[in-house]
Amino acid sequence: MKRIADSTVRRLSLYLRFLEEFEGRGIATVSSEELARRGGTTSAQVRKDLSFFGSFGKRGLGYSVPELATSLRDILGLGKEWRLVIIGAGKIGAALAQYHGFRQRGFVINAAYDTNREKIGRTFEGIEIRDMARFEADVAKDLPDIAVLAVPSEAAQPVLDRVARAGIKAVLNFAPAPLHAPAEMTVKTVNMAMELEGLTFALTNKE
Amino acid sequence: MKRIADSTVRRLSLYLRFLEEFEGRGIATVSSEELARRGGTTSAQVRKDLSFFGSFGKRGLGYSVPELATSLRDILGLGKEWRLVIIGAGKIGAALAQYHGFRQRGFVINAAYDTNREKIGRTFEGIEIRDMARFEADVAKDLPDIAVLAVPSEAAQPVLDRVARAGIKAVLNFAPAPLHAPAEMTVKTVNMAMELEGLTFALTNKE
DNA sequence: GCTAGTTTGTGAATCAATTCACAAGCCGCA
DNA sequence: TGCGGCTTGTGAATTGATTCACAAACTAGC
Repeated sequence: MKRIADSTVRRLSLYLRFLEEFEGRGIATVSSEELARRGGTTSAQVRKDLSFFGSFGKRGLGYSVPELATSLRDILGLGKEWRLVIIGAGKIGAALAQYHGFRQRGFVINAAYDTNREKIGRTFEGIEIRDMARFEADVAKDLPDIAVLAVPSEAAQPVLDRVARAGIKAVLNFAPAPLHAPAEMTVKTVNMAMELEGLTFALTNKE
Repeated sequence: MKRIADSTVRRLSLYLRFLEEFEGRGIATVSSEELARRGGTTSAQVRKDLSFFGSFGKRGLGYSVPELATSLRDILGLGKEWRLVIIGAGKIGAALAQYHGFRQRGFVINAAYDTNREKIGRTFEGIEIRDMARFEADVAKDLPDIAVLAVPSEAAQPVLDRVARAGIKAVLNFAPAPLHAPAEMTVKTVNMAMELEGLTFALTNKE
């Protein structure tokens, strides 16, 4: 398959959210213009984004909301339930474990892992904090799809290596460090400090 | 000033992190090649990024670590202490309030706001949860620089409008909704669902 | 002070993403 | 069935970001 830009995939995810809202309100069709208005982009962009995957609309009419939603869910791989594990049960790990947004979008959290004896055995709303020593054995059994890294910066790379060796192919990283991963893995990093510095840059350099 | 790409600013923020590590280890100079290796980019990219702001290196030698760090802090506006307010004291708001990474990088959290009577008056590690009704009056007094939005999706736009009217010029948004802001404002959205869907897309469509 | 060895800074070239612009197709209506 | 009004899908044009490639400038060693 032709390589699809990251920015395209992000927009598809956004369009899907709007379509789900329209579905809820019983709206039957939508134009690229309307999706663009919501998403802060242009109608040409919307059509181009979709065109990488096929042809989903009817000329003169627009897109069927339920059909396009189904197609997008399909493209984004949201047809199945994805299993997550959270590594690191600190502040961020705890917040993620208790965040309901994941469950709502079809992501199931298998377990959280930590090395701190104080934390092991406790639960976050039903999610068990397990000893990181069990990690490899658990992965072999539970086959999680995605690992969420919420460990300190300096631990991030060694943990990533361990995650890679265990055979997990996707990682969402919250440590403020760029990670080196094998090619068959996909890593996305969420870095709040970087976003904040983007804001201070804007505040400092505006006009 | 010439418009600087977002991606450039993000990389500068990254370079600064490496420089701070080098400073800690007492390393005096660094080449664009070394920064590139760390940041997962190319030396030409590093030099181009810096060239938008001036000329910081010495040919044949590289960059002075403390000098470049100072310049980058300057460019990114990190010379001063920035004041944040958190709006929404739910799971995410709570995690952000207790996250020490902010303080470590010179961001001070003034207060958190919520509308829920149960929460108002409680504190997160010294950060007071105040009644959202006080928001405008507090902003006029405390002059926060940045608002962090951790409210439900459907509340995000009305809250943003209120933040804008109160005169705050920068927003870090954690609600999974694209927001419409006036031009003088800068808004950055962190959307975990979108990142996760980027991962499921990759898992579904790889090779 | 000269030479060999580095590494920067930057135009030019390439690669990638977005926007333009319009033919093609569909609907509704008479 | 034919016409008017829309809206899609997509090559072409444009805009933007990254990479190339090399002259200029510095250090170190002798």
